[in-house]
Amino acid sequence: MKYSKLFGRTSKTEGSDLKVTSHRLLTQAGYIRESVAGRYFLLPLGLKVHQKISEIVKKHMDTAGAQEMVSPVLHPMELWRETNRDNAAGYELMQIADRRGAEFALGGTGEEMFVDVVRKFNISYRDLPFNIYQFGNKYRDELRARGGLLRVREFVMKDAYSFSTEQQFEAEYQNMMDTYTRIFKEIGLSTSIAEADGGYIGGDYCHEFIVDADVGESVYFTDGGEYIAHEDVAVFDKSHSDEVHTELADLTIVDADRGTTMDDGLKLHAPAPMTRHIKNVVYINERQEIVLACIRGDLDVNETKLQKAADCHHLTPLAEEQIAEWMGSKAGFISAVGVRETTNGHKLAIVADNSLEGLVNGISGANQDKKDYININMARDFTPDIVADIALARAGYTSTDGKELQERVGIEVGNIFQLGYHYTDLMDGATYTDEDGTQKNLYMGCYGIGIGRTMAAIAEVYSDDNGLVWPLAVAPYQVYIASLGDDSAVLELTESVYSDLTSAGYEVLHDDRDVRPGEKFADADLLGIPVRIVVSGRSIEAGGVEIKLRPDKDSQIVPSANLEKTLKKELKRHI
RNA sequence: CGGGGCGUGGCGCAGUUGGCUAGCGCGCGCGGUUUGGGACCGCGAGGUCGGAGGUUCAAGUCCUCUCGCCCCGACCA
Repeated sequence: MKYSKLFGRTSKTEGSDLKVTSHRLLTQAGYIRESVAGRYFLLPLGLKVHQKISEIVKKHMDTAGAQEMVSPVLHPMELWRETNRDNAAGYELMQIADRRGAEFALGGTGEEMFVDVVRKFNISYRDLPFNIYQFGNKYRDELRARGGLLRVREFVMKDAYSFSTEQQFEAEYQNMMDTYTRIFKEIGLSTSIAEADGGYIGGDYCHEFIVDADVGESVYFTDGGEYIAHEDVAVFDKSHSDEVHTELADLTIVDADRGTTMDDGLKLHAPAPMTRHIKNVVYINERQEIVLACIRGDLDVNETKLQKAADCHHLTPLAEEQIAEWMGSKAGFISAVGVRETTNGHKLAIVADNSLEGLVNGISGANQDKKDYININMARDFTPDIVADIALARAGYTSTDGKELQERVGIEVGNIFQLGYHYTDLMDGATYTDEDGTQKNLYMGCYGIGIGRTMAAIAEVYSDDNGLVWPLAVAPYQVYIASLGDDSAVLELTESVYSDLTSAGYEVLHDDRDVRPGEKFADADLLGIPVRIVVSGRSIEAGGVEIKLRPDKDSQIVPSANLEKTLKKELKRHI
C-alpha cells in the first residue's frame, strides 16, 4: 500500500479537547474520525486493526468450539418485553419503529435474540452444550459517551451465548474464561479477571477482564493474591481493633449540638470510636419505596450491593425535604430506631450491613434536629428487614485472606456472565428435551468483547510521546518503508524490497510521499507500525537498507539480501 | 438531567465598549529553491462566523430561543 493513496492522513495539530491518549493518537494518526458524539468512523487503518483483533477473537472462539453466526440488528420489541428489559434497560435501549408501526429495539446486547433463535429449534440434550456468537453492531444510548472509543453509543461487540445443562455449565464458563485469557494474551494485553456485578444483564455471577489504565472506568480491588473483585462486589474483612462494649446499656436520647457529618458526631461523642457510630443513608427506589441503609460509621454504602440486597435496580438518594416530610426525620440525624411508624405512604425497608451485628451500644441521630441516640443495639432497638453485606471496599482494608487490598483502575475489555435460567425462565419454550423425555430449561452464559474498546485499550497501553506502538499481532501493517528522495537507485531498491517482503507475506506500507525525511519519520512514529525500513542514498552507500523497531532508538544497516532474515529475527523482539 | 467550558475555512485558534473587503498558524493546490527528525519563498483556492428569530443605519460581536460538542457528576455491558 502506498501511503500517498491511503485515505485518512495524520495531523500535526492535535485537538485540544482530545484528552484521552488513545482518542488523541488514534485520531491524529488517522485511524478513526468522530462522526457525532460517541459514533466513530473507522478509517482504513483503523479498520485494519479492528479486523486483526476480530480475527484473533474469532480464531480462539472457533478453537473453543463456538460457532459464529449473524442475528438481525433490529430486535422485535416483544422479545425485550418478555424479559422485562424494555424498562430495565430503558435508559440505554434504542428503539425504532417501521412504517407499519412495528417496534424494534436496536440491540445493545443479544440475549433475547439468541434465546429466540434457539427456541425455534427442538433442542435435545444430545445437542448440548453449544455456544453461538456473532460480531455485531451494538447500540447503546449512553448518557454520556467519553474517551474516544472507550465509551461509545455504537460499536462492534463479539457476543457469545452458551446453552447447556446446569451440570455442564461450569465447564462452559471455564472454557470461555480460558479462551478470553488466550485472546487477550495474543493481542498483547495483560488482563486482570475480576469478579463483578452483572447489572441488568441478569444472572448470579460474572467476571470482567480489565486492562489497567488510568483512563478506565472500572475500579477493582486485588489483594495481590487470588482475590480480584470489582468495586461493586468486593468484599473485605470488617473486623477492627477498637475496644468493643460487651454490656448492653439503655437506649438514651441525648442533646447533640453538632453538624450533620459523621466527623461532627465523632467529635461530639468522643472518645467513642467511629466503629461505634451508625451511618444511615436513605434512598428511594424505582418502586417508590424508601430504602434505609444502616452501616457502621467507618464504612461506606456500596449502592450496587444495596440494590441487590433490597431487590431493586435503581436508587436515588432521598432529598432533605423528603426525609423530613416522608419519614419525620432530619437529614444528618437519621436513625433506624423508631423510624418505621413515621413513614408517609411509602413502604420503608431497613437494610443493615452485617457490620452492625457485632456493634454494641451504637450511636446515631435520633430522627430530630440536635438529638442523638446512644446505646443503640440492633435487634433490641430496631429490626432490620434485611441484613447483608452492603459495604464499599476501600484500599487499605484487608481481604478475607488477610492481605491488604489495593485499588486499581482499568478498562473493561471483556466480560463473561453466568446467566443461568434467568432468560429461559422468562422466555417461553427455551427448553430442551432431556433423556427422560421431559422439557427442561436451558442453562445459559454470555460472553462479550468490545472490539473497538479493546483497540483503544491497546493504544492506551502501547504508546509513547511520539505516537502509537502497535503490538505485532494487531498492527495494521507490519512494515513501514520510507524511501527518501527520488534517486532512481533508491526507488528501484524500494520497489524490490517492497515486493520481496510482500511476497514473503508481510503487509507493507510504503511512504512514497514527496516530503522531507523528518516528516516521514515523525509520521512513522505516530502510526506505530512495528518495523521501520528506510531506503535512501545514504543507506545504499552504507550497504543496504536501514531497519529499526518502533520502540528502539537506533537503527541498523542490513544488506537487502539479508533483510528478510533480519526482519524475522527483529520482529521476535517486538511486542 | 445537574455543574463547568465551548461552537469563526479540513485542523488549531484570534477577533466581543457593535463599524471598513473577517484574520493568523497548520493543512490543501500551483511554481521555485530545498532534502536524514515535521524546511523556505511566491502565488492561490477555501468561511452564509452552529441554526432561527429579534434589536440596530450597521451584528462574528447585543437579546431570545434552539441545535451540537468537550470535561466533571448522576447512570452504565
